[in-house]
Amino acid sequence: MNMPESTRARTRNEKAILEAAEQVFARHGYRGASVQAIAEAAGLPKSNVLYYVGSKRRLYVALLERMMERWNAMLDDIRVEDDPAEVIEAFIRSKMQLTQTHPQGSRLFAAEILGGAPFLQEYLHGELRDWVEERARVFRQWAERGQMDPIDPVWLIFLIWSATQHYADFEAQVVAITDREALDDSDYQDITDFLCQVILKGCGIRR
Amino acid sequence: MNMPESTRARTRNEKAILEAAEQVFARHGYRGASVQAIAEAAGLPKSNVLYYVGSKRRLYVALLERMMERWNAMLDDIRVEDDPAEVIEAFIRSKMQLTQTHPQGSRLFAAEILGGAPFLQEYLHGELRDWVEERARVFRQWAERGQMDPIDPVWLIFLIWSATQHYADFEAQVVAITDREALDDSDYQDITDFLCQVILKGCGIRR
DNA sequence: GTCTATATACGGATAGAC
DNA sequence: GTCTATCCGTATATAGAC
Repeated sequence: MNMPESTRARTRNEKAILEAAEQVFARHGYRGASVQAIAEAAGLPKSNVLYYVGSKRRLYVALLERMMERWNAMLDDIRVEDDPAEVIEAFIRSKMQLTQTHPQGSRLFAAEILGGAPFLQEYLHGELRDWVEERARVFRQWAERGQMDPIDPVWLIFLIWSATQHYADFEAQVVAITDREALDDSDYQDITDFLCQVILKGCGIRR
Repeated sequence: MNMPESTRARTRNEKAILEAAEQVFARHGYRGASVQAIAEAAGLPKSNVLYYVGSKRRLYVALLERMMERWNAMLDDIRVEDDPAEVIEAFIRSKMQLTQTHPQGSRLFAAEILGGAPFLQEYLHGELRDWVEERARVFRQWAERGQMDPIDPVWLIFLIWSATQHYADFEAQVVAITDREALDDSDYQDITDFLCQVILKGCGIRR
């Protein structure tokens, strides 16, 4: 609250730049995005943007990292003793919430993967792969105990990711086909309920 | 078989350009793709590419149209009298086959939608929307007859699209996490079987 | 901190030699 | 038909005035 004007200006500008950049990178990918377009979206001259962030590349990496942090904040540990229905429903709901609250970030991530994930190879092969393996192990144990059907846990995780991610990445298609201007809270509620119902039932998980 | 060398050269070059362009546009989006990069991937000088295709824009539109044709070739009509299990399983399988046989085209389409679908607004609001509505009507009738659960048919169609599309668009993530070099035929078989099983069961469709 | 001006490279597209 | 050379706009990035 008690800070010099210059500091507040810096904070405000940096925030505007990050938001603008996320939008432009999401829309056009790393190469297709121009610093000029980001600057215009942020309401600043191009040189100021570069002054604040150093380079286009650094800005892009910072945005990816911010998105990975949001992602990680969502990922709780699970144990074999947990209830499958509760865990998987919570998984679907939190993933869907990430899609709803950060659609630009979701699209930024999608564009990065679509381009072959040049900046995320390490993350995908490391942290994320470990996280998937860990979950998969628990899912298999649940299947052995007869708490769910014996399906491949990795395909299930991809199913949940893709089905939720879709409403950010393909938003333009979704709104065109459903003839809406945008999806609202109640749409997201409906979709989330639909996905929980179909996926739990489809995997033979009783709730 | 009996054509002048120049004609054969033209055919060969045009094919090389289309393939190269699909790859580059898929990876970097419309703005991020450069004619230079396409030319290099096709093994031709930049000017020759522009000589053949006229402009970057025309090339991009031609590729989108080719992809829409592939898509349309896949879409049969359905009737209320048809068997839900057969129809939806065939739907999942043909969509998955499109993903497998034309991953670059799928990614090109994804990049276009991710960027707000500037070139596909008409198609999405027209043809495609009508196609979805038509299917949705039949699905609702099946639900009324008790042949499937009373779910929202549009969310079901999006579920099938997203779950299949994922293996083209997020291929880089899939191969990183599953520690493969690429998905092979038997992987695609497994995934398709998995999706048919979970989605049919999840929607209460008996087979 | 903020802007203008500029350096240097690369973008799409075309003219013209062969 | 095919390539080289070139036009002109825009790209990222920086230098320097204020």
